[in-house]
Amino acid sequence: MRIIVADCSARYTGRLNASLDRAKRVLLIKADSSCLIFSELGSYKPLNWMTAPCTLHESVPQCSGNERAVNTGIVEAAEVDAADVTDDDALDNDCIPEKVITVCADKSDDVLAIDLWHIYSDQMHELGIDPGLVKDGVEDHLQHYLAEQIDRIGKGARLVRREYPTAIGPVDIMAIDAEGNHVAIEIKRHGGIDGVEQLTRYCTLLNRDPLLTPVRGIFAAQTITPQAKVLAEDRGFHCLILDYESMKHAESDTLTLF
Amino acid sequence: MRIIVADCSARYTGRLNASLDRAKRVLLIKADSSCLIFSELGSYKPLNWMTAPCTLHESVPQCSGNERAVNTGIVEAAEVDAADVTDDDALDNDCIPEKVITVCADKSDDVLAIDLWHIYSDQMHELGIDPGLVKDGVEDHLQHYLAEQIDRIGKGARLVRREYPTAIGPVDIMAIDAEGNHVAIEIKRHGGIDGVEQLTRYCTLLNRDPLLTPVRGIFAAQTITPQAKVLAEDRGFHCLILDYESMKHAESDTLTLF
DNA sequence: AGGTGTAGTTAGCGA
DNA sequence: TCGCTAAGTACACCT
Repeated sequence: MRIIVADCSARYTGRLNASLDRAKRVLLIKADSSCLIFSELGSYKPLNWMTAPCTLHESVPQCSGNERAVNTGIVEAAEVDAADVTDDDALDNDCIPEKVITVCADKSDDVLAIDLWHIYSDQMHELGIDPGLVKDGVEDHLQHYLAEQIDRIGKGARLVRREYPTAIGPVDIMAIDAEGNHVAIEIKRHGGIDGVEQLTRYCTLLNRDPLLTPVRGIFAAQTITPQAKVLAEDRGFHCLILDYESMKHAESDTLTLF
Repeated sequence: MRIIVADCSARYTGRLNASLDRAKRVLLIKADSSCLIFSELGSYKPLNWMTAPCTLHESVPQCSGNERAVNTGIVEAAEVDAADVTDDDALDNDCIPEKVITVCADKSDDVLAIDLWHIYSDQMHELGIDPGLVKDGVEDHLQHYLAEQIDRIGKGARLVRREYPTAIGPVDIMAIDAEGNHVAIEIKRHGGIDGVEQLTRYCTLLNRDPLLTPVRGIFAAQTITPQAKVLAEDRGFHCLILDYESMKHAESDTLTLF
């Protein structure tokens, strides 16, 4: 990982054009040449970036009639005090960048071009291989718990299967209620209109199958937006609020029974 | 912006739990205390992070019976060679972190806890205010061009207006075809099923208005997924592939006429 | 502040 | 690889 702090300007051309006026920013260049430009603003998303696979080209524009000693290499785990390089000609600093970095996407004609006007720091650190992120507790868990505690949709309900396959994608949970009718359940952490649309598509399709119909729909989520609730109930779906903690504890209770 | 390179481990607890085993990584801490953890892996998304508003707490765990001089402050634009700090007790390095950074979300109980086992570099750079990103040329341009070149949907078509307002949101473009019937156009850069659903909602609503009905739907995009095409045509919508370059040039031609 | 739609989305999974 | 779905999505816009 190469870390550069510099006054820079940048232009991205690709699916859109996005440009950054000159300002002091942080650049991260990863081992695969992918490149991120950060400011103090915003969340984790960089202002501009290039994703791998890409090719990086770096050059030092020459100011005619004013040869200077410029750092062309990368200093390993040590800072470059670039001030000495440019202090000799403050005016030049505004017409010729100290370095130009161009990153081109390998599989498209996207280009990120960065002018480095003044480099405050440029360091390289070998990070090595990362063991990666271990996640625990997303929508999958809601699905897992509800599948185990299927009678939360009604007494006497039985689980058919999780990720019940259909031609247009898997239904989160398919169950059969006490009356023997099929129930398709769409699970969301936060239920919005799109989730209702999804459930609608599944139910419409499933109800064309004479072996399954009638298939009821249940829209289950930790929270459901008011609009989504109205839409769901307007389409005859039951809305079920899932209490993650309660479901988690219920599972613990189940486990202690064995 | 504070930039730390360190062997670290981290745990996030919030909407999910996500943990990182010990490895050498890059940490960015912004002026608002938001915090990003990067490895060489992945795209621009950090492995772990905390978004503002949040509060950062930093501490130096004390090894009982082994007082050491530890850097508690931040060094301005200069590196800390932390090796000297821990070299005296390599064993200790594995049981007590050199520093512990805890970042708590202000508006929830989300916590990102980072143990720094070995700090390679810790520098602070004042970036100042960023002029921000200037974007140019997204879906808005497609809408702009198609509105100007509305006969791309059929000879004799007339534009009613862009962003035609309805109770459930604006229709991208409303037009009237050569036969005098209304046409609702949904524009996407990449057309998927959700876009068809959106167009369906608009057309269903618009067709309830006796002054407008019949309203045809056109699904216009640079690319359309096969499933979306099937769904759109099944619902009686015409699919229109938009050629951005062609539309752009057509506009240039139009401009030269004046 | 909350809902809705877009994103140069990114990331993961299954066909 | 394509296509779909979730994401600690982020971000802009609008009510």
